[in-house]
Amino acid sequence: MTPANLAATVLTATRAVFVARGLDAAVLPETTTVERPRNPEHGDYASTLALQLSKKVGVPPRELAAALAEELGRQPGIKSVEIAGPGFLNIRLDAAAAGVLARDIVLAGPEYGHTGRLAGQRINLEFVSANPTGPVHIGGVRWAAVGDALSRLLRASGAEVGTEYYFNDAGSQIDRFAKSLLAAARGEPVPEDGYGGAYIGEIAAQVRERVPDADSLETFREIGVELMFAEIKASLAEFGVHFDTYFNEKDLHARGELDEALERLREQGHTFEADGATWLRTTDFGDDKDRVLRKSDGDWTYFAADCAYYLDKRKRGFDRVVIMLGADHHGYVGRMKAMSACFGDDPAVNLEILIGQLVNLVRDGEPLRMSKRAGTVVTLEDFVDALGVDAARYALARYSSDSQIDIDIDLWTRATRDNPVYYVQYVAARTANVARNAAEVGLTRGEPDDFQPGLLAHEKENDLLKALGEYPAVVASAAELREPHRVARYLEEVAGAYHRFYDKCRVLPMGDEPITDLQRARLWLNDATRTVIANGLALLGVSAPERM
RNA sequence: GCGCUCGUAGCUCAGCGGAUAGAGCAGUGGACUUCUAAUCCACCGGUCGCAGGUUCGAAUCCUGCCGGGCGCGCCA
Repeated sequence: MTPANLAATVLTATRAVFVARGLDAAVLPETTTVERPRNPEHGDYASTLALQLSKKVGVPPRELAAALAEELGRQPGIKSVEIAGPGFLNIRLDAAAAGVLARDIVLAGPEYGHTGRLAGQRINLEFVSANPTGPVHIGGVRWAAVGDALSRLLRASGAEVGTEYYFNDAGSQIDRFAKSLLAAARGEPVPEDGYGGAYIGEIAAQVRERVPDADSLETFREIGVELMFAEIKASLAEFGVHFDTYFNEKDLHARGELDEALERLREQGHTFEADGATWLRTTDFGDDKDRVLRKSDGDWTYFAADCAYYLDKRKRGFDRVVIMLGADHHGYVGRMKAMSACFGDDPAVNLEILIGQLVNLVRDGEPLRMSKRAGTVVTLEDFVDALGVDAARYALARYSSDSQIDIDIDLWTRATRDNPVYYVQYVAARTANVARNAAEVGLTRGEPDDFQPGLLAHEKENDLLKALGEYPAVVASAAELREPHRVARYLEEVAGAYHRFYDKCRVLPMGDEPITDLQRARLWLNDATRTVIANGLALLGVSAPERM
């Protein structure tokens, strides 16, 4: 029995009690959940439904709980139901009812944990979006890991997802980049406001390799951007991140989408003219100040392009536009939300802006700021060079994006318990190893129908089963809350439960002992664990090694 | 000044209104003739920044302070 099944059973039993007692069934929720109490004395699962409903129907919580407990106790698979505290229902399952989960998980395989929770939603995810003026730096790195994990989570939850990288290869940043390249090629010093990392010299040299007599700004701009962007894509690819769409701001201008956006905003009545410029009255929707769309010199502002880009995404059918920004851009949230409202959208539904706090790479307690390539910032390549792809992705995805984090290079490259990614990956390797050894001695799971779930009655087996059962709910809530770190934390919990199971419950026969049904049942559990760990790591873009 | 965000064990961090607030590290003490100990077990460690409020119940929600980070252009 899965937690979801049990929750449904609780609700069914509650409905039966309501009917029997003539209570108003209209107050019953559509769905409910059961919790997994930390304290084993509180049962395998607990429901707070009696507490939630008692006031609504005017029945004292413990009295309502007693009625629910009696009805629930009659349901198949449930061993006992106790009332505790103000009206908690503490539920214990039959070992067999709990154990079948192992088989369900193995049979579901890579699909285990996938739900239709977000079915019908069309979600656009924009992240990284670094302009091709240098390597992807620290602000983009966190979102490369978290945004990519989020896209996998949302897809696993049934949403239709489009990932997107937005860039501008025609603006003044690019001018400075091109001027820096040209100066480097000519052996001149870095221009004022130019870019100074070592990569500038490398790219400049590559441009000269391709066009030996290159000496125009235009040549360096065109080829330099091409080379830089290819490099960004390559380092993202090495990191395991691919985008469905690379969106260039130039295309918005070329297609006249800024004019169109302005027209739409004007129709909605939120624009005005002042000081020779065209403004959007974002203060109508809570922004600090109104924003200029078209400057008095006739040029568009960057914000105008943001408006057009948002409209473009909406026109492409995305009902939820998610944009991931670094903390240094959080000042844009107000105007972006207001802009969405100005289009007539509901910013609470149609536009989500996620702000990721800053990341420091730390070595020996000192922040690592120097980069050979980019000069003063830490790049994606620095991360991968220092930690490797798996540890880098896991380290970035393991923490709430709301908190600033320090990533200790020494910790994340260690092969011990303190390194969470090794701790989790070691379970993947251990389960694979047990499966290999089992095959060698002729131990197989056997046919699904011959599986005897009731044999999985050991405390550590029960703990592991309960942990594995949480997986679908963890994935769904991580997707809904846009918080991939929940998956990582959960995997660490499963890893702990498996290591404790491994320590206490031997799967393989000793010496030439005959093979028993218990060992076969444990092999189901072993393989179910591997399924959950592999599925969860896949959501984070981290490998589940067969051996370590 | 205004806004966003964070403040939980010595350190790094979990905890989408539930029971006695958790994990790892650090510290102390244990477990390897093993299914690879890259593991496991025990002990130690807390005014959940402070003060109010909401309610059966608050680390969690609301308000005000205090402290850290970041941001407040007709820049891109």
